[in-house]
Amino acid sequence: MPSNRGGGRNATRGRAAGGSATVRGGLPAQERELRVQGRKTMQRLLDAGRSVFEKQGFHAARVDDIVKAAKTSHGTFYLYFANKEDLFKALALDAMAAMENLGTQLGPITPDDKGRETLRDWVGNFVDIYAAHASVIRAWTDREFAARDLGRRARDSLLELSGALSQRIDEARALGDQSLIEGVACLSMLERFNYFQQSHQIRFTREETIDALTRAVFEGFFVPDGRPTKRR
Amino acid sequence: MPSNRGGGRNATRGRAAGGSATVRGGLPAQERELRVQGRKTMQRLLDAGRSVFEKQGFHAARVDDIVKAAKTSHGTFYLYFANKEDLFKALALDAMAAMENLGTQLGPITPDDKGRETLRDWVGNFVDIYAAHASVIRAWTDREFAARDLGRRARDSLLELSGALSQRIDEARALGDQSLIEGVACLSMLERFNYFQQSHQIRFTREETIDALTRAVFEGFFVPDGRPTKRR
Amino acid sequence: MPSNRGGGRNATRGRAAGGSATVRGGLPAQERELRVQGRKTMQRLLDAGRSVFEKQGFHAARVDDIVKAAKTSHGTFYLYFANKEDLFKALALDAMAAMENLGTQLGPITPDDKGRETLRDWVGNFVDIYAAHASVIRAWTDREFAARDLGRRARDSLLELSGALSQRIDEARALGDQSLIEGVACLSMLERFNYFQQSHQIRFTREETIDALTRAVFEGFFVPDGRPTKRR
Amino acid sequence: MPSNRGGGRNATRGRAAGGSATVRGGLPAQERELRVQGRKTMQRLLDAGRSVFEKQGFHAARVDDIVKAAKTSHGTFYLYFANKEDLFKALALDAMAAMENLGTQLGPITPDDKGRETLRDWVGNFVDIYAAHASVIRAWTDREFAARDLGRRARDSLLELSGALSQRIDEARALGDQSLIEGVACLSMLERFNYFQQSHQIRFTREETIDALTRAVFEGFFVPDGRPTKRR
DNA sequence: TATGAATGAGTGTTCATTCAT
DNA sequence: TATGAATGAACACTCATTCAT
Repeated sequence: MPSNRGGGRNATRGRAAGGSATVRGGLPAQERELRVQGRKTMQRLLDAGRSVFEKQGFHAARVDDIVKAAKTSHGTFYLYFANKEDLFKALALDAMAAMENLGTQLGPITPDDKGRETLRDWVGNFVDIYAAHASVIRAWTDREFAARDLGRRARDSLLELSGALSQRIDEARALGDQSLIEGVACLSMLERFNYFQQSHQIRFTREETIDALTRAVFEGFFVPDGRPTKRR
Repeated sequence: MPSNRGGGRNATRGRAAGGSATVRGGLPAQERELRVQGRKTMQRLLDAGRSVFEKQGFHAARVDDIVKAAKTSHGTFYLYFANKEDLFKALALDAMAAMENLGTQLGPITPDDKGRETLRDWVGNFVDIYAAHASVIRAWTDREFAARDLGRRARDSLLELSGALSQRIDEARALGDQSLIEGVACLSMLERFNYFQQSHQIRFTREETIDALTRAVFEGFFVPDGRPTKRR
Repeated sequence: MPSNRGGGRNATRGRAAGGSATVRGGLPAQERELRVQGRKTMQRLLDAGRSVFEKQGFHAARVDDIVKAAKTSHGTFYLYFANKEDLFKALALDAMAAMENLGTQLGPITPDDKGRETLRDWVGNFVDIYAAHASVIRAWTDREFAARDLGRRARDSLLELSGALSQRIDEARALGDQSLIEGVACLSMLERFNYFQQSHQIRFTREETIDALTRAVFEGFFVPDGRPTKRR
Repeated sequence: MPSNRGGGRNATRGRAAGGSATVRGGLPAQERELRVQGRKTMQRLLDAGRSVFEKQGFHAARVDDIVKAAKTSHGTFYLYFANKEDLFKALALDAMAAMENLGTQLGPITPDDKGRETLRDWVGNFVDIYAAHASVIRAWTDREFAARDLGRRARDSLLELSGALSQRIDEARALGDQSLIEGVACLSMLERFNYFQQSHQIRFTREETIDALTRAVFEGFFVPDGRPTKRR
């Protein structure tokens, strides 16, 4: 029923399409062509969810907390989402889409200053995207989700991103299959560094972060071993 | 692997003493100078805990599961540990000690084949230690623990390890303060790569893993920019 | 089948007026002299209710289900009925009226073939009426309703019907007071057999049903003990 | 694991054997070889359940009510039963067993005084059994249960009983297939009459009830049409 | 007259922890 | 030292009913 009108909240629509099985008829706002007010409320809930998950993590987050943050009622929550995980999933799908998108944005990285610049810009994007979706990304690799469908999708998103890195690494250093593992290593560094940063276990500025990560990625993965970086 | 010798056990005792555990008299076996049988039971519980946390994560792990795995009873559990977190902490402190120990084991990494070999051995150690304590390490950076005492200690452990890396990086490339951020980046890669591996989101052999990580760490952090690795 | 003409509708009005419904002004369409459209909507709701109660029973029936079946909205429902029970009651009163009516239709049953024919026709009516109101009749003897006003009325309806039977039984066999209990026994058989049939726990044809019930009622209640049925 | 030691609560053991799937490990007291105390508590809960279901019906019965009646706690309830339905099922299986047993107890009913006596005794049993399990029997034909496994089993129990009646009816009157429908009609009368009695919609003494039912069943189903009962 | 949105009291269930033996 | 039993606070979720347009 929900027509696919352009733009807007892809994630949620996706979720709705996937159909989070609700036991009894009353599908929770699966794009029941919400009116203005409904859309506002849903957005409030999504925002509240993001912020509460951010502060407390998925487990510790109480539906009650989210509802209070969104200044709405318990009942309303379930009017828009099947359950806590459903809301999380909506946020997660957004994050995944962003992550996968990041993969397509990565152009070729040549082992020269130009490549370094290209990489730098991309790392900057990564940092920003990570910051925007931190709460969700932090949770989605959790043991908890591993088994579920969502966990699998999250893993796929990450692998897609690491695949993009692998390809560029292969272009730069012609490693063949080995580029796969390097792509994962590279992504690991990016992911966890940002995680530490976002969870305030370390505190560096955005610039410092981008500088350091760009350098480590560039020298560690895109410069052929034992050969100096070409300088134009 | 590391048996819960003095140190580990002490940790529990320490916390319990300082903590909120002793509310109602029956202090949970805080070094009541356990006899042979008692020691056996405790070990069974620790092993069971490790395996259950491994499989289900801290949250999803039920005391009931642990108790069943240890073939003992609920009551007995609380004879040895103040609560679920207390058992986790016992395991965590073991892991932290191992991590910190890893830091002291890291010798100077020269930007030549010898340094590469030294690093390779150390990375191998890291991989093994991580595998041995995977269940615990995976959990301890969780949002959940961040606030608590345990989380702070975990962070300190990690920072200590990254500090060791920073120092060696500084020795190799004389960066001053900047080596700090590089140490974190380096540790990030190591930690998360092993996490992905342990959580079976990726599957590479031990050798592949060590090769790839050694290379990335060596080229990315210990070889001065734009200069070739010295070959003896 | 019986359309909700005056009588039925009145019932709702009566209860609402006397009841607790009118708390906040917007009296649920209590004979606001419905216009054509309003009457249509109400009928749709009644039909939907019948069908949903039929399929799910009173308890399991959700207002939401009824509203969807009637292709209208929650708000509209409460424009016409004070609450779920109110709609049920409207249907129930119809059913009761039909039941009571059935009582008046029962003529004298002589212990001969003519009586048997008379009885047969009446049993046929009973079967049809029961089928028409099955959903409601099935629910109204429920524990749930016993206490409430509605339950008492339902009981009265049944007793009235069993009273009619008793009277005819007394005429046929001159039992005095004892005919009372026989009337109840007779009604019990009729009611429950039809219940089993309607709930698809047994499946006999209409003819089989009527034959069997007629025979059992006739021989069991209208033929004097130990004497053969008179044949004309 | 639970050995089948003799006697005792068959129903519950049966239920345990069937295994009411509990989501997470801790099977609710599925015959975990309960100790004396445990058995007492379980019995208290069963008794409480019976009485609460009796008073309020399955739906309206709150776990809280049961727990209070059993003078125990919420948590304890779930130590012994997976959920409300599980407790109900335990009671229901008891009732079904009793019902089916009743079927086997029905001897041949000859159309003479001896047969009448035999029948009378059996009807007395029926009345007593019904009284003992009234709360459960009343609920189990509900729409609610129809779909579920329990409902099917209940229907089977009833059909088995009606089958026993059919057989005896066939012996007495040689009807062939038609005896099937008569068995159902006969059971219908017995069931519903007792229901009305137990739900206090009618109030006759045990003797009156047995007399009336015996007579109606005997004359209605066991005496050949149009022929006088043989008198010894 | 109609409707989508909002509400929140009420209920079943889980599970860490404590108790009695 | 060990254990089965008991506890109850905490939480997710439902659904009849009311509100604002």
